[in-house]
Amino acid sequence: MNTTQNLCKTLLQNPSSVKSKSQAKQLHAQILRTSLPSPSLLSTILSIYSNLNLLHDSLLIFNSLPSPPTTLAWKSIIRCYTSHGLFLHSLSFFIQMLASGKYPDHNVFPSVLKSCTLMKDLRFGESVHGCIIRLGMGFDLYTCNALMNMYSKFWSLEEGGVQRFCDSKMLGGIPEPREIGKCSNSHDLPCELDERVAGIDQNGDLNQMSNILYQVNTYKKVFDEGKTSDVYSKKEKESYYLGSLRKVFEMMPKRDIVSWNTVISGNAQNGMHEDALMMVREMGNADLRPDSFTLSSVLPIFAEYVNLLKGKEIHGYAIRNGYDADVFIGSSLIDMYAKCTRVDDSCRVFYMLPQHDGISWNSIIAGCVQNGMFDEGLKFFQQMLIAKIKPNHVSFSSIMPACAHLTTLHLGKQLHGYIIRSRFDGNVFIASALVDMYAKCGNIRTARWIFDKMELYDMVSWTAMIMGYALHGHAYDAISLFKRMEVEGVKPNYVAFMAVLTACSHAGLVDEAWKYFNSMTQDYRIIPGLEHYAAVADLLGRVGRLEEAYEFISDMHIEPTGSVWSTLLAACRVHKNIELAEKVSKKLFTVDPQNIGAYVLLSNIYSAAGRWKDARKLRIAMRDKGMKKKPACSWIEIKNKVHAFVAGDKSHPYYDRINEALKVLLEQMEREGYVLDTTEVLHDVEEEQKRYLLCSHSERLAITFGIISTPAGTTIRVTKNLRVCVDCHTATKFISKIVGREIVVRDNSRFHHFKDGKCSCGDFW
DNA sequence: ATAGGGTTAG
Repeated sequence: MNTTQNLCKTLLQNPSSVKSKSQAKQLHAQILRTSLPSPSLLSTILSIYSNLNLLHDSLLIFNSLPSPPTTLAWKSIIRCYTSHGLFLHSLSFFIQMLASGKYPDHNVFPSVLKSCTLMKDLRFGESVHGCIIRLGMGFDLYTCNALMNMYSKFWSLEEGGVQRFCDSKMLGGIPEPREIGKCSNSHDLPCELDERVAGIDQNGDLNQMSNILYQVNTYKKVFDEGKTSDVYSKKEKESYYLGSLRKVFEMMPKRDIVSWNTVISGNAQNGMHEDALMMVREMGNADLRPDSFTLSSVLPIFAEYVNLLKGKEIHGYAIRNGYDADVFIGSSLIDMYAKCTRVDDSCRVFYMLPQHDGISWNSIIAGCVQNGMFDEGLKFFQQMLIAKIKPNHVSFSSIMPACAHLTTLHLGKQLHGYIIRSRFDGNVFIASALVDMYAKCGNIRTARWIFDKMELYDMVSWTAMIMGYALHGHAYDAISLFKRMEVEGVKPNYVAFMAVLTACSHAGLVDEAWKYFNSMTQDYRIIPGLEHYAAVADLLGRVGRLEEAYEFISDMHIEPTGSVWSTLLAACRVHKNIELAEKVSKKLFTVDPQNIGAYVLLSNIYSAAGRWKDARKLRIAMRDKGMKKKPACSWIEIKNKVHAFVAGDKSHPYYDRINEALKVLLEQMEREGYVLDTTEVLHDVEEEQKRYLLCSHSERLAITFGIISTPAGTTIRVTKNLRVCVDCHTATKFISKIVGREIVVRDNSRFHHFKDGKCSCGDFW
């Protein structure tokens, strides 16, 4: 007897005191040296390896054990598989353990239930629950906590989807529904199980095993009469899972903080916010104080309700209890402040955190982007890469809208490359964001190409594509996609109707627009919002039904904003209706007296009609109010460089060449039949001067620059910041015909495709 | 055994 042996003995009596891999190896070696270890001694070593999460070492021992393995050996290997994410193996070993005649005890169920939960295998999980009840483990604290976790996760699963792992490509094939209750009253495991399981390969079809276990453990009859869970409605599912969760919770003889946190987070994540908050209070009555887990379950509720006051209260509580350095709490706080539009506070919380993980980076990036701070979002994304945190699918879907809004196609393409290399291109969120980005950057064909390659569509991906077509004036493509979406059983929402109505308005489809507007309110019971009204009003204005548009806006059930009246005012300009324009402006100035655009528009309308006095009066009024119009500007991106032009701009280094080319172009255009429409010129000047003003429009400068600096045949993409200008529109059609190229002009988020002398919008701007 | 982040918006 020496000290080493004594040490070994103490360690073996208290296996959890072995804290490192090297210590465990030493102990193992020592035992092998002194004697031929017994199976139980080896099992103890195995449990030590398994506690340290050493799967490989655990398996080496397990495979060397004489058969049958001990309960401890089974338990250890099952736990180790689960914590390595090898759920199929874990469950397979659990079945084999039952088959070998060993009874599972209370500390094997948490691992098994975790595997069922993460594999989303509802049926297996419920069978295990049956097994637990039968073995009298229904009162074990840890087991019950794991059960509640399982039900809360199943409850959160997407609608239409109690998704079984065997539905996935991994195993293929959906099992036939089996009969329930073959060996109902037996308290013994049926002996034929042994033989049946023996034939199953370890890596094999758990589906088959699942069915065996399912038939064996039928104490808990879940759903009635062979109806599988997949056909249950959301409501039924909710009441069922909530019921199971609460039943387990209520039956527990003793509840700890984990039990409370599990039931609180389950309710919180499934929209039962009031219940969740009530339970936090109840928890206090049970003498348990909310911990960091409780807080990060509750914070998202206040983020969703945009309740800054309550959110701050929680922040205070977190600081007082020393939880403010916790990354979980930090991410929730960043998100909460961002949802309350307090991005500055989000940043403060972010910088206060001692370290950042992927999720806290994602939270701050999403916080910036969702609040329109795109450059800041991109900056954080860059810093994340510098910090060597690998962006995941959430990072990409958060950052992509920044590229879409900034129309930085080159950045979007770079990210797309990164996405493909990281194998995230199959993700619905990312694919939808990509569709949107390409559409907003003017590449509608690439957007469609990505859309067609998607394997699965949700409402957002349909909407992104429909909106893309709407913005590009491809109304019939938009409408046919909308119909396809409805046929495929996807229910359009508020945004989807915005998209289809925008498409109608862009192409002047009045009847279709009414059809969808009525379908929205009547079939889908969606209350029309400002955007829907704006789209319809805009449409009526575009096609010249101005009075009707005026009535429509006046009859809205919500107060029309300045922007709704503005669209009508713009239409009044196009259709040259001065009386109505004055009436509309009056309304506009009352709701939005600071609207510079309204003054400019009305003044332009007066100018176009030759009422220079009225126009001047308005300009003077603007000047007196200190309002200054920003000069309209157009820009074109060539070789990743942005070239901007304002009307009459001579500062571009190639100005002379541009001017030269423009002159030649104009001559050709006039030979083709183009006539300058000088009535649209807004200044009281000579005809020749008008001509000059029109031809030096920023848009024409930008297009001409595109023609001289890109190879023949390339599409020219220009972004302009002008209000609708009839002459520009006509001119661009001529230019497209002469140079034989497609010209894409983006104006106020709307794209016009000019080709062969025609425009995609059919002149319903 | 329990917790945090994501796509569409004239």
